[in-house]
Amino acid sequence: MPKLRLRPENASPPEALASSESQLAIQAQFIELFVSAAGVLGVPRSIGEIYGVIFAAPQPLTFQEIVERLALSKGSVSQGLRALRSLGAVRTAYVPGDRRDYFEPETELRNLVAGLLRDRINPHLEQARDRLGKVRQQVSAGQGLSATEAEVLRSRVNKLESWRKKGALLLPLVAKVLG
Amino acid sequence: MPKLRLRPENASPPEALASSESQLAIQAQFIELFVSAAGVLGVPRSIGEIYGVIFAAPQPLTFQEIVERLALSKGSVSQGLRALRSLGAVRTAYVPGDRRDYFEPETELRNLVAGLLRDRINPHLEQARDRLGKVRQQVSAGQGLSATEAEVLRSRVNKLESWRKKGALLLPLVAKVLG
DNA sequence: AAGCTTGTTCATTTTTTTCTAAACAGCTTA
DNA sequence: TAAGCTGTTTAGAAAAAAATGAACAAGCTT
Repeated sequence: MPKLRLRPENASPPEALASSESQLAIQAQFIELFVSAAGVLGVPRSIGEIYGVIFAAPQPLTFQEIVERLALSKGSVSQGLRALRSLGAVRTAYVPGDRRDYFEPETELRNLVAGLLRDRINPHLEQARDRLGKVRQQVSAGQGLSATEAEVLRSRVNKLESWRKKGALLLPLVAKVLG
Repeated sequence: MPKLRLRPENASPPEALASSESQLAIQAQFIELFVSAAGVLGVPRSIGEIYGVIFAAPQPLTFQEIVERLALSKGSVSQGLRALRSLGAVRTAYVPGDRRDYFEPETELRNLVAGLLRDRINPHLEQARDRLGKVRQQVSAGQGLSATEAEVLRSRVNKLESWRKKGALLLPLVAKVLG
């Protein structure tokens, strides 16, 4: 016997502003764009979908609306939103008298890129700096290499160091151009 | 009965310059660095290993040497080297009188980045431009949206367009700074 | 307190990506 | 031509990543 439901399927839920066909088509286009971007950035497809559907919405969306429009599980949407908030790519909007979270997109490229740099690039750059120091040590201490081999290895370490410096130089420049 | 071998395992192969312990340790450090970079870039770990072992070698390496030092299958090494060559991250070096391929690293950051932009970023940027045009069309033609909704959507499309422009502006700048 | 609603967590399943191993193709030399 | 290298291709195995769904927590409302 099916469980009693206080709000059966055929009743209108509060927010169900029936999206027009053209709005759905537009939404789908936006989503495609961000799914493709997610591919480039190496983040899960669902995260691209979630950002896309929020970006494509004229008003902030609730959690439930995102789940329904994308046909994703609550779990995926919850995780995806957490990642997007940590990147600063979506914010929650407060709606008085409503307990639910509403989500709206960060649309400033500068801020989006800053989030990516902070969360994904910088940690690796720092780790690289430490490792590089270790390699340099080992190369200088290295026994059992001919003089010319040692010379090549030293120059390789120097190359890496110069990459790192250029990278460190580049990041602020990127931020500036996008600002 | 084992197949007859003209060059049994216990005979020295031509190139087997026994690597010293310290050289192995240095190699391992370099490889770690590039494996970590592979993670950031979203390429397979094995590709990071292969570039790393080539970068760490004072002389160009043969296919077989790469397979042995990394304990990867021939198939993985073959695929990895193909990807790296297509990016312009490794080159083949010619050794007179030797039929085998020798591989050496591209060490100019500028060229490495150029390869990444060419193979991974540019195609997506072009695709994005086309899709963006499509979205813009749909938004202008869009029926069934309130005036304010249509306005928000138009401004979102404009945002995307401005991102694309900034991106297109940025790429040459990156190339210049790294050069 | 009991029962809703809203959203999170996490063990499991599903899907995708990566790796391997074996067959094979093209050369080269015997 | 046969036999040996060198490397490529690809079907399938293995591993990794992502998505699901069910249990759970926290806060309302009655």
